[in-house]
Amino acid sequence: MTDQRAARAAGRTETIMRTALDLAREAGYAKLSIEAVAARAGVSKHTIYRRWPSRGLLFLDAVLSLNAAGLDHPDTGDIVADLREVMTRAADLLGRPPWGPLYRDLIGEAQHDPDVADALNQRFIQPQTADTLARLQTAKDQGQIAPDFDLHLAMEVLSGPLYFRLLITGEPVTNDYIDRVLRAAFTGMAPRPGPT
Amino acid sequence: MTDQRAARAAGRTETIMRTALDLAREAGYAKLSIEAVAARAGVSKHTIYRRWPSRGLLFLDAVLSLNAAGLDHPDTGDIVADLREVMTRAADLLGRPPWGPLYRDLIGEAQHDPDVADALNQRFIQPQTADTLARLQTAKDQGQIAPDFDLHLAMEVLSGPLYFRLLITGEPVTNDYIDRVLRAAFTGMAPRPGPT
DNA sequence: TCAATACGGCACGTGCCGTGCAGTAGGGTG
DNA sequence: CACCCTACTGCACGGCACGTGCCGTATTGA
Repeated sequence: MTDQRAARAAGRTETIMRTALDLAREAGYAKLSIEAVAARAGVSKHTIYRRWPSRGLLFLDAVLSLNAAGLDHPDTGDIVADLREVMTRAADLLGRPPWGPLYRDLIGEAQHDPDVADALNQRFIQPQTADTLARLQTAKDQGQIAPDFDLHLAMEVLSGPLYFRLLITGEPVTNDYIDRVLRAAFTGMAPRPGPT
Repeated sequence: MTDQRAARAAGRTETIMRTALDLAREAGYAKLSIEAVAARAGVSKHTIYRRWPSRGLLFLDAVLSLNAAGLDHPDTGDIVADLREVMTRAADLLGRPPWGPLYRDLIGEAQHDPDVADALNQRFIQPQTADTLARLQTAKDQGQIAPDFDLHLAMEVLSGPLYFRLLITGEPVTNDYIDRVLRAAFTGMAPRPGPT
């Protein structure tokens, strides 16, 4: 059996990623170096370079390994409640210490490394988007969303403000803020002349 | 006159920033080094370090110097048209080559350098936000926006999707997309049972 | 004439990069 | 059992950029 070999290799891979996360949490991604990871993990640099072509992709793997739990959308029949649930979980996980700063660093790295950007998209953003779209489609079928509304746009209108706070202004993404974004996205900002 | 000295210094500062922009456009921000800027600008490293404490803040100054033209909001009386105008100009300037990639890099750098993040906020985001808020307030006074709508949230709902595309998915921010974001922000995604 | 200021040129020690090479430990195979 | 093979450690290397220090110089203003 070559399973033994594979198991050892997987164990080392795991160790390296966890060490990278530890170091990044302690000193920040800017201070994260392959040499430091190798030293602390008790591993040769070759062993890291054999698995990852760059610091950025190692870091990507390490951060995405946190998402094992996943951020799937529930379906209680109430689209607003379900969206709030997922947005709250996402904000708690990715918007706060200890993982918030690392997720920010990861997106920052994606801005100058196309490989990281592509991998982040394919392995996290797109699956997450697909799940959101599926839940939105169900809601639209049930008449909770205007029939002519582009659901991809809906996803962007909901996510955009959260990322704006996370990446640009640094303001915290609170539960209250999520509620207000949801209300704004559903009712719009135009004056409501109708009866109601 | 010490004006002579000041003029010479200002000239060098200008030269250094333009050289940094040139290098960043050619090889990307990742390849931008103080040494390279110094060499091409025909300047000693000291001369750069005397002006900027880090590569990130030099790059910030360089990129923000492009915005001399400004992105002020017009006021034609039609808030949607005016927002579209500014959003289009912003997308053209910051969302496309040659400056789009550099603006992305700048925001990326802000994710791991708090100094850059703070300076970007204070010197670009906040003034831009204030201008947007002023224009939105006028519109609200004229009844074009619901009286109870939080204008700061409005700004985030409008900007968020554009930044989401710029930084996360990399999809282009087209004029059509801006139109659709505006429509979504104003009318909302809830079904419209009303008359109309 | 003389001090002050800003600069260029040069060099230094440090840290990390990515790679190469030799030696080794462990399972897998005849 | 002896052999091979793969993955690994350890060490070393050249290269690059960092941030700083020192020295000589040119321009400015007292």
